[in-house]
Amino acid sequence: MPRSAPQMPARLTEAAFELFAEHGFEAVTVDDIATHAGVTKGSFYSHFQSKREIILAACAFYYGEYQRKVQRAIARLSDPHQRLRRVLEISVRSCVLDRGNRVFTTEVFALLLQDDEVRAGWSQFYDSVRKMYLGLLIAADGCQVPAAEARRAVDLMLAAMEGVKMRAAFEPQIGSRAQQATIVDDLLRVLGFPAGSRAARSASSATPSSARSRTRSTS
Amino acid sequence: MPRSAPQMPARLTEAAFELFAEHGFEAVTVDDIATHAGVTKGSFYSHFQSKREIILAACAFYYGEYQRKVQRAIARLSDPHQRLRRVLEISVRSCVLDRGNRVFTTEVFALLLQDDEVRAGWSQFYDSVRKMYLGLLIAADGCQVPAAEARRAVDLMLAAMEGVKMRAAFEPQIGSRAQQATIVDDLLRVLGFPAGSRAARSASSATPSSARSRTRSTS
DNA sequence: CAGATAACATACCAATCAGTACGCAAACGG
DNA sequence: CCGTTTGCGTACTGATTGGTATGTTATCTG
Repeated sequence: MPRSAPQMPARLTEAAFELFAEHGFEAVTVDDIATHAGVTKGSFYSHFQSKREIILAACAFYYGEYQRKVQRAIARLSDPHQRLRRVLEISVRSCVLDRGNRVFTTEVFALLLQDDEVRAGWSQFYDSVRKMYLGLLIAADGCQVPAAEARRAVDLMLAAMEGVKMRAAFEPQIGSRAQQATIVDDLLRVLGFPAGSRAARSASSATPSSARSRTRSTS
Repeated sequence: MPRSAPQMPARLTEAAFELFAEHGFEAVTVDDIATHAGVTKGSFYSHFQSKREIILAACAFYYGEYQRKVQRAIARLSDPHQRLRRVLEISVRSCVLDRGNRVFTTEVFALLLQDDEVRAGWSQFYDSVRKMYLGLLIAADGCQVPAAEARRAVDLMLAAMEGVKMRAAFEPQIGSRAQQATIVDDLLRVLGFPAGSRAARSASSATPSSARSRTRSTS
């Protein structure tokens, strides 16, 4: 049925993402992708010029999915603390608990060491995530802390989240759903919210500011 | 020159590690490894049975090198705070600043998602690193904190270190030598040493205990 | 010195896989 | 209704590469 396949690129991209998230880039052939999408290799090459091109498309798909998930999760929340915690929960669930996403991003990391375009794409995605968290943190924080320090805290928290994801790959038990809250608490602590703080508990919606009490005490 | 090559496996392993650390596992062929070690593929297969086998050998080589570096660095230090900080410095330099090690471990991460033996090896290595940090932390800490909490802090710190390494792959500037001290400070903060604390500064050798002051204040 | 043995090289095989050439058939334009 | 366009399938090629089969040479043993 010619003259009618505007959804074909998207279908191939999604099929590719699913396979990549299961087996990695190298282990998946163009034939596999085409078959998984219900077509053949010849058709594949009438929509994408190379395997590399659909890898880039799969990356863009992943970035979009993450941002869509986050936006939907906080669309109806107005309390800044709730919003921050909710985004952390979503991110942990998506990055740490979901094996497919773990495999996919790990493959992206390996690839971006060799491919400038992949690196640039990830860097841009990471920038947008950082900006988002920075906004959430400043909103939840009541602007108590200089922007430079907030940014450093966000960077450290994002690093910790990446690291937790890595660990989940070889210690699956930390990816259990029971651990999710613990991980979120840890990340909030890295962001400057002390462990005992109720500031960002999803239940409360009050406690407008002074939620954080960064420790500067020395020995 | 037969009957005389007990160093050949080690030479091949080191050659393989160097190439893997530059180009990744898939991009390096057995021919490349053999050539880099000054022999041919036929010789390679008289020392290793498969490409996978030398990848495992290269992993073991990496683990050994890291532990050797750490041991040498703290052999002459007796102050617990100095020891902890020194190990962090060495780890950051080795993991974050060294591109080769970054590439290699990233490849290992990608591979351990598909290979149980690689996963088991890395898991064991990671365990030994965690135990080491736990010992260093408890020593530097004067046993102020329950072991479970110390372990959680170590896990979070190690996660943050992994994440910083990942970021260094696509934001090379954070891997600059100038940033090294900042990263170490951040990691110490995650471990529970407040930012202003001089407890673990490499200069001082006093301040035996009460270096940490975990915040439990709430909003 | 002779035979065994182990390190190493040469040449090859077989499988995999990205990418291509080409043909067919269905929808569109005129 | 006819020709063009376009999506898609079939069949192929060419290059790569892990692994092997088969020497060849030098050292060791007796």
